[in-house]
Amino acid sequence: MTDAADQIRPRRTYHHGDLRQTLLDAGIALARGGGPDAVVLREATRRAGVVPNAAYRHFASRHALLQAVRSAALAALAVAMEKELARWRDGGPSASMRAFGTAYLRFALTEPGLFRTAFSVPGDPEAGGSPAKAGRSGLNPFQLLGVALDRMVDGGMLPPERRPGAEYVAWSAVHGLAMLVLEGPLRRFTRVEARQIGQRVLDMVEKGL
Amino acid sequence: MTDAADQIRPRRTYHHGDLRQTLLDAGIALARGGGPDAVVLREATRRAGVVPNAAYRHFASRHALLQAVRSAALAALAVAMEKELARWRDGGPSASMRAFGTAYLRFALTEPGLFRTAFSVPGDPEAGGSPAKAGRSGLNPFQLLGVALDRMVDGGMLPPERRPGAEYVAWSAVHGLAMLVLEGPLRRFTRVEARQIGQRVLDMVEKGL
DNA sequence: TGTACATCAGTGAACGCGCGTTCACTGATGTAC
DNA sequence: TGTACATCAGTGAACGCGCGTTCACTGATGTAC
Repeated sequence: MTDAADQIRPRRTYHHGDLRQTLLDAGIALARGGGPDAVVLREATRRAGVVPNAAYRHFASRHALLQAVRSAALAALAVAMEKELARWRDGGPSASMRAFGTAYLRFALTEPGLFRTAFSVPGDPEAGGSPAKAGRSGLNPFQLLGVALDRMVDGGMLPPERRPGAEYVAWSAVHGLAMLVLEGPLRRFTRVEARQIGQRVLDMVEKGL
Repeated sequence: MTDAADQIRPRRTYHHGDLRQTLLDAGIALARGGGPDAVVLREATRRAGVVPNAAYRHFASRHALLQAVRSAALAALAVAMEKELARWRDGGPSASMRAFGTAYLRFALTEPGLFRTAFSVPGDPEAGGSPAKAGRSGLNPFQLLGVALDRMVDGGMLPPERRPGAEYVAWSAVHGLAMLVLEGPLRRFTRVEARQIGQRVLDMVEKGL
């Protein structure tokens, strides 16, 4: 995320150079630490070594900053999923779906703040919108799941007539586990336990879809 | 929710009578409207017609009030589930599980604020804890799901060796859909669409568990 | 039945805090001639 | 190559807001004798 030193030591120049990106990075760091509520405009400017209102040259409001952070979080999730998908490329017909689930759960567990920010209230990750939401392939997480399910159909693991809307069903299972582990009744589970349940959830999706 | 008028017109008496309950009711109303963040101590006292610090006679802190509201929300969910379970009592072996899912999703859709509050960060709905978390049967939502799954085993729909931990798997699917519809990418779905996907999710759980 | 007094459940006033946002400004930069 | 000037990207100071919480208080209630 560019030059971290920018965020600490005082600048020599009057102009910052790339304040927008620096604020965004600071916002991402805040979200990483404490979820969407932690994305506080004044704190971001503080970390950027700049006066609070300077942010308004680059973001119309705190909300605009939060939305930008949200896009970045979504993109990070997409990237994580692409990586996992690439790794499982030569697996069986359900490999892609499992890769999706695995990457999704891992992201939720390792980046809880970003995960919660990505799915916090406003905005619409499914809608194309800004390209920043996508990974390298240009696909957002929802579209990547679609690709995975298409492969299951091709492999004969999913009857074509049940393909439409299957994203929502599969996503529900994986997302639910992530939420329950992050801030629900399964919060006290260890990583290992969470991953075991994750595998069972993916079994269920594979069989029950 | 006792006497709503208490919360509006000025009292005649110096002592309130049942301020604790009134504050709790106000907190529940706030949570209903805006989720956990909306449970604001000062606003609760305002609605109770009482000075802000009066709350400290009954709750140690804002957090304590929020926890009490959370317990109430969880209890409301448990009650909703018990009702639905009773209605499906004479159904097939998977009826209880479907009743659980149906009640859960309906509660999430009709009481989004309470639902989000029930599952907001701190505390542990699974642990027995305060009896207020349970419905009339004395069981909390997690235990009610356990009962439903036991019936599936009895009915031969779920192999006994897969029974342990099945709560987590089934819960994940239902909870995930609720979250995606409430504040995730499925937010724009209509109630009808959400319910249809809900049925598909329950199909998946039934077949895939 | 009446009085003294401890306890309880409110009031009144104030605190410090951090937030988002607005205003008028000034230093730095880039462009036209 | 040098100068005038518009534009851009920051500064400085302040705003009002609502929050949770603390303090010393007082009115109302219940209990002992």
